[in-house]
Amino acid sequence: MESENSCPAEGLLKMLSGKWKPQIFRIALDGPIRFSSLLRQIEGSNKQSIAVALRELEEQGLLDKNVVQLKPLHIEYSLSEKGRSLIPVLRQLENLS
Amino acid sequence: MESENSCPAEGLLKMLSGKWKPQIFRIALDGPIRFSSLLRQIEGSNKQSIAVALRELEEQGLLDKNVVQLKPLHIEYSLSEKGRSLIPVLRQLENLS
DNA sequence: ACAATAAGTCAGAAAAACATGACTACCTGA
DNA sequence: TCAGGTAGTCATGTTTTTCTGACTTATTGT
Repeated sequence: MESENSCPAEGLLKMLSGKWKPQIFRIALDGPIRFSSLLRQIEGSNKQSIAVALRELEEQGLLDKNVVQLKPLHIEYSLSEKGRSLIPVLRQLENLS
Repeated sequence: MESENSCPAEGLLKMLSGKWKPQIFRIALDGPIRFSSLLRQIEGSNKQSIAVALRELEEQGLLDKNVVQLKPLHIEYSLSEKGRSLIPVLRQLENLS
């Protein structure tokens, strides 16, 4: 046992904690994202960290992972319902402070 | 230079990042808080971390620090205006997921 | 005067997060 | 068949965060 989470927002804050998750989430707002293109567009990042971040974002249910059966046959991550539900919260965060 | 913050919510997420800040913030919602009582009520915490968290929360302008010139003469931290402005955002976070 | 409480600081150790480079496995175009 | 892209994993090393215990300064209760 690790939790007994007395703070309800804590888990949700953790969803986007970490060095790259906020940026990844942000890019995902504009449409489905892919491992290798994230790696290229997020400079300073690295395979391992992006892989872990994507895995965790998926585990937390913010992103949906799915294999695209097309030409190059690749994997796409896109905002889940839960992920989209975070958008207004983040918008609110932006307009304050 | 370290920033070039391309993600607008990122800085604000960082305000409450760290192992103890969410809990401290939460306790502060119920009224002014003090170093030593936090130490007692947040189990698993330690002096150093609480001290650092309080300092940072104050630097970020979420908490106001002030010396109370009363009987035991102590220091109190209470939610600042900016701190209070975060409340609705956190409430929104709670009701989703 | 003495012990306790309050609010810390500091150095060092331990743990967690992050980065690097090598490697896999599969598919595709030339 | 061979090079290159895509999507990773793995072991290892570095960096950042967090924890521990010793120490400090000022105030208070007895």
